[in-house]
Amino acid sequence: MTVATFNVNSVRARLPILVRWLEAVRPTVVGLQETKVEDGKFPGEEFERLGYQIEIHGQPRYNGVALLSLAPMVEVSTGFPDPGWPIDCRIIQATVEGWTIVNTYVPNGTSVGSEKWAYKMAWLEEFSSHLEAVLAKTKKALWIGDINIAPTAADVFEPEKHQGSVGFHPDEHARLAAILGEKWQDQFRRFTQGPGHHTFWEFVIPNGFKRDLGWRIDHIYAPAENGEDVLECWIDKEPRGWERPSDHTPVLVRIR
DNA sequence: ATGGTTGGCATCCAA
Repeated sequence: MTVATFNVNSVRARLPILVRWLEAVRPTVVGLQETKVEDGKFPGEEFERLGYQIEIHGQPRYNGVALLSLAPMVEVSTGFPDPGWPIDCRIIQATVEGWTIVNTYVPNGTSVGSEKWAYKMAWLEEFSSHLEAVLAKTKKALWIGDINIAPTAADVFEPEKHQGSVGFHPDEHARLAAILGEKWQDQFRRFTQGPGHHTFWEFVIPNGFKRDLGWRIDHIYAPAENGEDVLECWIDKEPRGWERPSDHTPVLVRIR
């Protein structure tokens, strides 16, 4: 089966692109981020018409995640197990054909040292325990989503310029490394090396996509000891070039 | 040094 992650930057604004892309690619499971819509207004029928079941976790205006699946989803849950956490909508997970898929929209962080930056750091620490608990239950797991961190200099344009800025900061790298340890592998980097493989191009940079001034911040991770089950991982740049695109483009894996 | 764009929704905030 194929599993995809796609930050759509509003599921309603992206419907034409999403429908076109789903019809063309037909991934078994898709994790969406930044749906930007409360559950009552989620355009579920559009996906059900294409044969997808939906699980949604949304709020007005900001954040919001969802899972679309051609196969039944079981053990669906949202958020952190700790109810003390703020309930902004950033995590949804489900098990499909034996694979537990954790779909996240990691906080952006806004600016280094800000309140939102502190939230990103705390969120990553909390997520670390969460993902550890997932792995304790099953090795057939994927962590997918908008991670909002470029792991290495090869994952951002002009890395010298971005050193220490949001998305490419040592504190983010330390927390990501703590989550991954030796246990989780960045699937894209198992197959493809070098710079210039981006998943996100800011709208604010004139012709940023054409000039390929982007970041690789959307990732798919799998347990190292299950690495051989992931047969392929690639970035689909096509929808980023279509009319009225998201600022992100999908990443996919084919798994055994 | 700064600005540039997009989306939701309210006339600004977040990215």
